[in-house]
Amino acid sequence: MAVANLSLKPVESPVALKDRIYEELKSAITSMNVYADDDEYRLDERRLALEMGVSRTPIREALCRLENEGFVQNIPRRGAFVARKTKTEVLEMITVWAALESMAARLVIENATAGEIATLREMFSSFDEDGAAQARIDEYSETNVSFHQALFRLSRCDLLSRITENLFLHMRSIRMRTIAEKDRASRSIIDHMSIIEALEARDTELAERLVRQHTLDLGRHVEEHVDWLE
Amino acid sequence: MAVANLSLKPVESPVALKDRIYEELKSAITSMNVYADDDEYRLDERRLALEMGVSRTPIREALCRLENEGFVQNIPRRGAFVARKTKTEVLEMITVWAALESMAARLVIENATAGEIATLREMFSSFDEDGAAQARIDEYSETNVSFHQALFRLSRCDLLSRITENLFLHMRSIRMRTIAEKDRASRSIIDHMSIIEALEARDTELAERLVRQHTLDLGRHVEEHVDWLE
DNA sequence: GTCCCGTATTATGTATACCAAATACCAGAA
DNA sequence: TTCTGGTATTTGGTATACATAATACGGGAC
Repeated sequence: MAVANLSLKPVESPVALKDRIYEELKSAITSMNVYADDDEYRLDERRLALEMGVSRTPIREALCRLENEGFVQNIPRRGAFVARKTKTEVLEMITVWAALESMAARLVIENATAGEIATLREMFSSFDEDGAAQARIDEYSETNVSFHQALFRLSRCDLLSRITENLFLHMRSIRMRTIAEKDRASRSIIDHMSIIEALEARDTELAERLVRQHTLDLGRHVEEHVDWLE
Repeated sequence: MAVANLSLKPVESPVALKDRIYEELKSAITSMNVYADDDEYRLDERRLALEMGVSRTPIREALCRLENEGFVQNIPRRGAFVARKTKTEVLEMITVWAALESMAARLVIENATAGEIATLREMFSSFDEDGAAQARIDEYSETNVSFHQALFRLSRCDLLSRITENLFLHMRSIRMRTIAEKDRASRSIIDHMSIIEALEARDTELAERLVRQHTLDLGRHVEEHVDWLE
C-alpha cells in the first residue's frame, strides 16, 4: 500500500495554564521598576487568581517557579513578594556572569565561523561616529544586551545561555535605575570592539580576559556608585 | 523595669510539608543509580502521595522545584520522570562547572587567607604515598568532592556555591557509573596539587587556567569514554 | 492617653473533588 | 493472527473547600 508522504508538523499541544501564568507574571515582574521605592510588592494569590480569572493552584505553581528563579521571595505563612536583590547578591550575579561569559568567549572562538563573528561587529556599525552611543542611549542599550546574548548563542552551549538569561533579566531591573550614568556608554563600546577584535583574531586568552574584565568592571562600578541597594 | 536577659534562640518554624517532601525526593533521586538500566523511572503523584501519607498538592510543589533544578522531567499530561541527562547536557554542565570553578579560584586568591588555603592541602595529606589514592578510591573520591566544594566555599561567593551544588549532585549520578576508571585518580591528585600550589603562590592566571583545564579534561574524558549516555 | 490582651479576619498551607486528556485494553473484523 | 476502533481506566491539570497561623483591630485597664 502506498503511504501518503505528507509533511506534517506536530500539532501544538495547548499550553498549560500554569505556564501562561508563569510567563505573564515573569514579564510583569521583570518589566516593573522594583527598586523605584521602598514598598514591598506583595503578590496576593487570591487577588492574582481573581484578576487572571483562574484558581489559586496554577498561580501557586507559577509563583513556585518564579521563586526558584529568584524573581519572587516566598515567606512561609506570609506570602509571596517581588524579590529585591541586595547589593551583595547583585555583585555575585555579576561575578557569575563574568565567569560564564568569559567561558562563552572561549567557545565562540572554538565553534563560531568568521561570518558569525562578523555579525557581532555589524551590530555596532550604526554607532560608529563618536558620541553616537550616548546620543541614542536607549537604542545602544538594546544593542548592548543583544551583543552579550549573541555571544552566548554563538558559544553553542545551551546551558550557558539558559543560566545567563535569568541573570540578564535580573540585571535589567537594576539597569532601570542606572540609566543616568551615560558616561559608561563610550567606555562600553570600546570594550566591545576590543572583544570582537580578539574573537576575530581567535585569541582565546585575550578574548576571555577582555570579556571577564568588561563584566567585572561593571561590578566595580556597581560596587562604588550604586548606593540604593540594601 | 528590668528586662530578663535570656539568651533565646528563635523557635524553629515547623518545616513546611512541601519542603520536607522536596528534601526527601531529592535525596532519593540523587542517591539512586538513574543510569543503571534503560527503564524510565516514573514518579506517580498519587502513589507518592499515598506512600508519604500526604495529599498530592505538596507532592506537586516539590516536583515543581525538582523540575526547575533539572532532577525531574515533567511531560505534560504524562507525568513526572526522574530526569536522564543526555551526553550533550552532561558536557555542558561540565563546561559551566569549569567556568564557575575557575572564577572561584580567582576569588580564593583574592579573599582567602593563607591558613584557609593550607586546609586545602591538608585534605590530601593522607594520600601522600604513591598509589594511596587508587588504593582507597572511595575515600579519595569523597575527598575529591570536598576539595572542589571547599574551593567554592573559600571563594566567599554564595551564588557560585549554590549553582554548583546542583551541578555536583547531577555529576554524582554520572560518577556512579564511572567508578571503573580508576586510572584517573593519580592524574587528578597531581592536578589538585598544582592548583593548590598556584593558590599558595597567589598566581591568579595560573590557578584559573589549571582549574579550568582540570575540569575540561574531565569533559574530554566523558566525551571520549562515556558511551552509555544517549 | 497609652499599653496590653483577646478576638476577628485574612491568607497561606493542605486536602479533596472534578474534569479532560492520554493510554491501555478488549472486542470484532479482515 | 493481526490490525483497527472504540471504550474504560488512569492520571495529570484545575478548581474548591477546609484548617491553621499570622495579623489587625478594638476594648478594657492602668
